[in-house]
Amino acid sequence: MSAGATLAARFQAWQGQTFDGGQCPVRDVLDQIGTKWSMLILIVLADAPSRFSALQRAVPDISKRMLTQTLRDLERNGMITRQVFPTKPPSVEYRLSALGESLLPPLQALVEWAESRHGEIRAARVHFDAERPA
Amino acid sequence: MSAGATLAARFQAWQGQTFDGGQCPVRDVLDQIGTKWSMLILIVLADAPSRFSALQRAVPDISKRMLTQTLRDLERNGMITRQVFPTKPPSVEYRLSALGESLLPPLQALVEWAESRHGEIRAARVHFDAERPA
DNA sequence: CGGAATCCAGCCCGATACTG
DNA sequence: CAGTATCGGGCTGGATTCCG
Repeated sequence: MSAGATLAARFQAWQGQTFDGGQCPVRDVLDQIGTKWSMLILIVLADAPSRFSALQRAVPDISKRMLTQTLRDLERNGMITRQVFPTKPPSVEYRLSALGESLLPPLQALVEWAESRHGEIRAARVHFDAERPA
Repeated sequence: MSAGATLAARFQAWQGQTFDGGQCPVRDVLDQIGTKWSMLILIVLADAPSRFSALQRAVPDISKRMLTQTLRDLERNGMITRQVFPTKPPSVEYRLSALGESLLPPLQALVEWAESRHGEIRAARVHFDAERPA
């Protein structure tokens, strides 16, 4: 209950300052987390620094286009670093920054919640859909 | 380091079972969290059960359409409950379910991370954009 | 008051092809 | 190997209108 009040208070404090979503940390970070691939890439990089092609293999159903775009975005937000090795052919290694690593504990808490509650969520969906014919 | 390995292992375990994103808890929950308004609504409801119009006031820049849709989705996933009072005119109250409340601690961890690191993220963006002219 | 229905613009993102 | 460029479909989500 007090945790809830704290959450709402923090959110509304930022609302009072501005309605611009870009200025509210909660919205800003949630938007980042919400993109289809960013947290998955982060999870893979949490295991080990990886090259572009290794990331493609770790997340098989991502296109090259989206992998590039997601990596650029994570780099722009300071979550990962990009190092180019001028070999032939060139290789590029991505790794978590200190900022990126600092996100891991809260992210892991979320992953654990997702795993432990996923069954309940799926059951709730079946129940809901059963009540509503169309 | 071990936390990272755990994350990747969990993600990849689900990948081994199926590439269908709908079956992977991490993707499933992340998709839900990623929607534009769902976590904001949850945060407001964490403060107190609220009626439809109260939620509109709490999140000023949400359209009625998206508020309805987001509430339905949260209800379908078992995160909130919906109670209709047959007054005139009708009133409807939304409140967190036990499942919804169980998400608050991990969510709050994320909110705290967002607030404490938001300055760094914004600084990283400015730096990145400065290096890349167009 | 609390929606449902419709219309439609914009973007997300996948597929494909090309490059240093 | 590690991208970039371009095209296009589909879904997201805002605006508007109508309803019990």
